[in-house]
Formats: sequence, structure tokens, C-alpha cells
Amino acid sequence: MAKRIRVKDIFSAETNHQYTVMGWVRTFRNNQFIALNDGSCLANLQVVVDLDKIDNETIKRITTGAGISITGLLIESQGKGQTVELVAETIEILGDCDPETYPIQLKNRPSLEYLREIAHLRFRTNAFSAISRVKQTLFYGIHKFFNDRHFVNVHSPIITGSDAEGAGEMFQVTTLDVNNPPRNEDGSINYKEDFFGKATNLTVSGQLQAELAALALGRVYTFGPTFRAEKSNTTRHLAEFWMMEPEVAFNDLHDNMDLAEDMLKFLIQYALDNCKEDLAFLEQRLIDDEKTKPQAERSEMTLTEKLKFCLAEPFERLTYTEAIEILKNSTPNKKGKFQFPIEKWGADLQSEHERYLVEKHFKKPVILTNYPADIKAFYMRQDDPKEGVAGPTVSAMDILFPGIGEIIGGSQREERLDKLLKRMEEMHIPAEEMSWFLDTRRYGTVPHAGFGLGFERLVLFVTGMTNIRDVIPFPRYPGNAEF
RNA sequence: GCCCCCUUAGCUCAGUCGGUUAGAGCGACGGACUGUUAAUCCGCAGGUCCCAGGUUCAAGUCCUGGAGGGGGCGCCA
Repeated sequence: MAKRIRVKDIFSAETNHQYTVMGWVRTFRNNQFIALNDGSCLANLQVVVDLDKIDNETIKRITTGAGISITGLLIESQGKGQTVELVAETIEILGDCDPETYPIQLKNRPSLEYLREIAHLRFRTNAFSAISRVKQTLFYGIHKFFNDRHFVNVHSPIITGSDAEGAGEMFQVTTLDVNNPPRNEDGSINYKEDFFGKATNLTVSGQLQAELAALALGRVYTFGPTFRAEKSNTTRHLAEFWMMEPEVAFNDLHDNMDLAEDMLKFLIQYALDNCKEDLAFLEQRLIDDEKTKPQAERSEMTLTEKLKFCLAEPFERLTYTEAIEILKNSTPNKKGKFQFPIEKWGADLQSEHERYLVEKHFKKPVILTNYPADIKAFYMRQDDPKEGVAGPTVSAMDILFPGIGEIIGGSQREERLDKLLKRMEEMHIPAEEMSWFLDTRRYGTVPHAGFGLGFERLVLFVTGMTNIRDVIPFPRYPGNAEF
């Protein structure tokens, strides 16, 4: 066996040398040309089968999907369409693939919906492998961005004993016999007998733990799986997803916005720089897709145009109060086109309103800030009263992207113990259970801020996909935990 | 949780007003092919029209219920 090389690397390897490549057959043309893919890149290697050297039995077993090993001479391609090709000296079939039952005949153009049903095999498609590589680039880019800025990655717990995070419904974690749990005298379940000696859940956010670390290490971020037991049935929600949450001591809301905008722009640029081939493929996929749609529904920009557009200009920053004014006076609001008309300050913005602001009014990413305190979490910093603002607000920020809505939610945190305690009482958050969290405010409290990024939502945006279930290998959502 | 849409060959879909034996492309299979690029050409097979009821002389087509899938909304990242 000659030196083994990956397809990605063979394109720049020296010709007139022997190499061994291993991969899977994508197509076999003219009884002569194998398009070989090994997942290292989007492009296939053209393998030329020399009929004098390869026996008929082997050739018959070269079917779509088969795993094969080829040793041969790399030469400049004798045909158009590729620079080099490998002339096979020997071909070993590592794993046969029965074409009669193999569900991924790529020439069939299987739909994304169909591929979701065979998620265990969809890595073998160009689209899913491209998405996987872009995702890896973004994953690495996040660590690079924060490492370059001397952030410390903190592993917040996945199992949490805190049920006061307030970020949504939680999945319970227990080793108790659910059919016959130990009970207290009053009939309630006795969690003292459970594995951890108390009721526990899967985390909905690592933020509170990130705050503990930030108030000593200065700059930290968490990045890990997050679980929400909400019965959300949309193209933007998963029950299990990855969330990245930076938290920075001494940052205020404006520092927080700057960090988030810098990070998003860095990541988009990083993907553009490092995933040219995959993004070009995904872009073409979208263009082909759009051809089937009516003219009015087609997007004005291609994928890379859209990504570059996000880099070109500063995100639009405005307060909730300013947004309400824009929405109140907007044409759809006046014409009664909104399902939820904007009447007065204090209303929560629905996605139709966010979409109007991002996609129609500003036509670029928007950062909304200083939301009414009543519609935001207890830990957000309370603003000083301001003239022209109808009620109390907090230093919150939501970053809204076209097509996906909220990609980031964050805030400056309430660092003043008295104000925080008062707010917790108003919102019925049990302070006793949160004593460990409140210690940060008792001992050397300082201003700080952070945000949460839904990783799959970022991947959605960068890949131009429209359903979040297509950017995670094995999506978990209500009624589905297959594979 | 609410609203709308879809389910016909392995895949993607067509199927008119309810009317004879259910249609196409691609794939698969058989064959040809030593410069192909989703190769091409010739041939051939392939159907629980999602399921259960109902209406009708007659149901892929209409009605009711159910299942599965998709989209929108809510909740959020």
C-alpha cells in the first residue's frame, strides 16, 4: 500500500506518485470513472478504473455508497472538470453497498424531510457534510475568538439542582423508580432518597454559574448542551441544543453589545474565509431551491451576499421604546396587518414585529435594548428612570437576525444586592435557594454583563438552511428522540 | 397548546367534474459503452393511492375520525 492520503490533500499532492485513498463511491460513470468522497471536503476525487488491471468481479461491486480503498498513480487529469485524477492499480472493496436497498441514491435529489427520517445516513449527502464542516469551523471559531481575547472556558454543570433559573421548562433527572417513588408523610415525593439527595434537572442555562466564574476570572464563556422541555414546534427550536454564554466582569450594556457584534462578525468572516467551497455549494443549493418558488418569495440576496452584508455595516441599535414608536407608526400596524397590533408601551414584541424591524424597516441585524422590566428576567440590571420612557426598564439586549429572529439574548446583570433581592421577591424567586448566587453580590460585587448565543441558530444563518432540525445530526424535539 | 397544508412506485411529483386497466422523471435491475462530470443510449420490472369507517351504481378523487410529515403562531436561544 502506498502512502495513504485524504481526498482534500490529494488535490495539492505531487503528481506521478503512488497514493492510497479510502472513501465511499458517490457515482460510477461510464464503467470507468469513480467519484470518490471521503468526507474531508466537498469535492470528489476522480478515480480512473483501468480495465486491464481491475477484474470484472471487483468492478461489479463498485456501487453507490460502497466503501473502497484504491491505490494508484496520481496524474494530471486527461479530461476536463478536475485538475488531477487517480489511475487505479488496485481496488479493494472494504464494504459492499446493496443498491437495491440503499436509501440514498443521490441522483434522486432526496428532500430534506426524507433525509430527516434517515438521519443516520444523511451525513453521506453533500448538503449535510457541508453543514457539518461549516459547523465545525464555527465551533472552532468561537473557541478561537474567545481564546484570542483571553477568555476562560468554564464548564457549567449539565445536571443542576437549581430550579430558579427561570429560562423555561426543565427535564427532570432522577434515579428514583417513577412507578413507585419514596414518599414523605404528606404524600409528596421524597427527593432526599434520590441520587443527589434533592430534585435535579438538566440545565437550561449556564449563565448563573458563568457569573460566579466571571466575578473572579474576569472573562469567561460556557459552551455546552442545553435542554428546554417546552413543547416548541418550530423551525427554530430544539429540546436539546448547544448554547454559548460569555460573561464579562466590568462590562456594561454597551460593552456587551460591542462584544456580541464583534463575535458574530468574526464568526461570519471566519466561515467565509475557511468554508468557501462548502458555502458556495450551500449557496447554489439555495438558488436551485428558489427557482421553484414564485418570484415574490425569492430572496434578494444570495447566501454569501447576505453574509457579507452583515459584515459591511454596524448592526442597528435602538431601544425597545424607540422600536415601539416605529412599530406603532408602521404601515402594517396602521392597516391592521399585524396579528398582534402594537397599542401601547409594555407589550412583548411578537416575531412578526421583530421580522418587520429586521427584514422590512432596517433590512439588517438589529440590537434591541432596554426592554420593560416586566417582560424580562430577574437578574437583568434595572435602568434609571428616563424621560419619555413609560415604565421601568432593564439593560437587556436581543440581537435579531433576518430569517431566524433572536440569535442572541443578553443583558448587563443587576449587581446591586438590594435591588436584586427586591426584584426576586417581586418575581417570586426563592432567595434562600439562590444564596450561592447572591454571594457574588455580597462579596465584592462589580458591574458585569453577558449573553447567550444559540449555536444551531448561528449555524442556520451561516449555512442558509431554514429548519434547525437540519443543522444538528440527531434533533430532539417534542415527540422525537430517534437515533 | 392553537391554526393551515400535505400523504399516490425506492425518491421527487402529476393525476381534470367522482367514471375503463394508475402516470412521468430519476433511481434500481438487464444490456451497450475506455474520457465520463447528476455520463449517455437501449430494454425491463416496480402500486396496501397513509389507516379505519362512511356517502355513491362507481372513490386515488367527496365526508368523518385517526396516524405520520411539513409550515405558521405562542414560548425562547
